[in-house]
Amino acid sequence: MSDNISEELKKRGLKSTKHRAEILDMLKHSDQPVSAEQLFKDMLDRNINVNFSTVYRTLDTLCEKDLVSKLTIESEGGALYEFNSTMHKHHLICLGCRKIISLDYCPLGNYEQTLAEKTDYLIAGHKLDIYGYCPECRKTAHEG
Amino acid sequence: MSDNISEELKKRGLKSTKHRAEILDMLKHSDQPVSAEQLFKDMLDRNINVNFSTVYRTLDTLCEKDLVSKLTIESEGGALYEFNSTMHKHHLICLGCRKIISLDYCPLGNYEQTLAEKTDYLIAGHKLDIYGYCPECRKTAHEG
DNA sequence: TTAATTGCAAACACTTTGCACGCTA
DNA sequence: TAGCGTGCAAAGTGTTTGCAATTAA
Repeated sequence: MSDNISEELKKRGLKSTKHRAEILDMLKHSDQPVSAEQLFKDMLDRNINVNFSTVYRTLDTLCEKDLVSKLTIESEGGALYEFNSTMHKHHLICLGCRKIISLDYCPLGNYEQTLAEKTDYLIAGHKLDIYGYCPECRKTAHEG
Repeated sequence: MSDNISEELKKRGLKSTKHRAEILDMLKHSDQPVSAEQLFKDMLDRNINVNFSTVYRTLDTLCEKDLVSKLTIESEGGALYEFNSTMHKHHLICLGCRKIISLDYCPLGNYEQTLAEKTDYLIAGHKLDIYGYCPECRKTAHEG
């Protein structure tokens, strides 16, 4: 655990502990956002004895340090977390199997600016989730 | 309560009760999405004695019948509900005062179609929330 | 050493459910 | 009057917190 994960943590003034490193590592290598529960279970599977509150606290801390971002997907049970690559992301969510794919392209163009001018709001950012059925699920997506 | 609200309910095979009509009415006339708690309090204020579980059950029912839609705004405590005008909506959320404005214009253009072709997903829809500070809040928005 | 991190258990906020009673159609 | 709608109380989730014990720096 003396790799760059550990460095990432220290760079932000956080102690590098097994739990933190593990959680950050898991998020970094996950191809889709993960729930606190999933992380908790995965750690148990790897024989890392951890408490649920530690998972939540760690996630909060990582979010504060902008290493991770928290997201709320419509009609998901709870929050999901993903490694925070600095570029902003959108999500493509399969309504069948709940798989989530991160999208890098943003179709908003300069809409934020237009909106800012029109509303006199100071725009901070946005969140775009696209819902649908993945190739495997669309075959059986006729009921919903 | 024998107005069109009542009709709306019956049209969907729902009995028109005081609670349902009131909740639907409140949502219809609210300029922004409302929480279950807010609805509950507002009803008490109007001397309509109602139970929390009725509010939730009613909202569920109205959602099922597509009269209302449920939304989850990033970092809000719980779910919000809004009258479901058939046209799809986006939201502009003030990070200062939490005010939410519904936007009708959609900047996605034909991005959904492009994405569908690229990913072979069957796209069902999307959700776009834009975050910022309203004119009143932007003056004091320097800390975050 | 010592301040940050963790485990544990208990509290929380929001939402859902079972059952008996009440009311609409 | 038949069956949907509601109140009530209790249970369920997902998440947070206080405090004592532990551990990284």
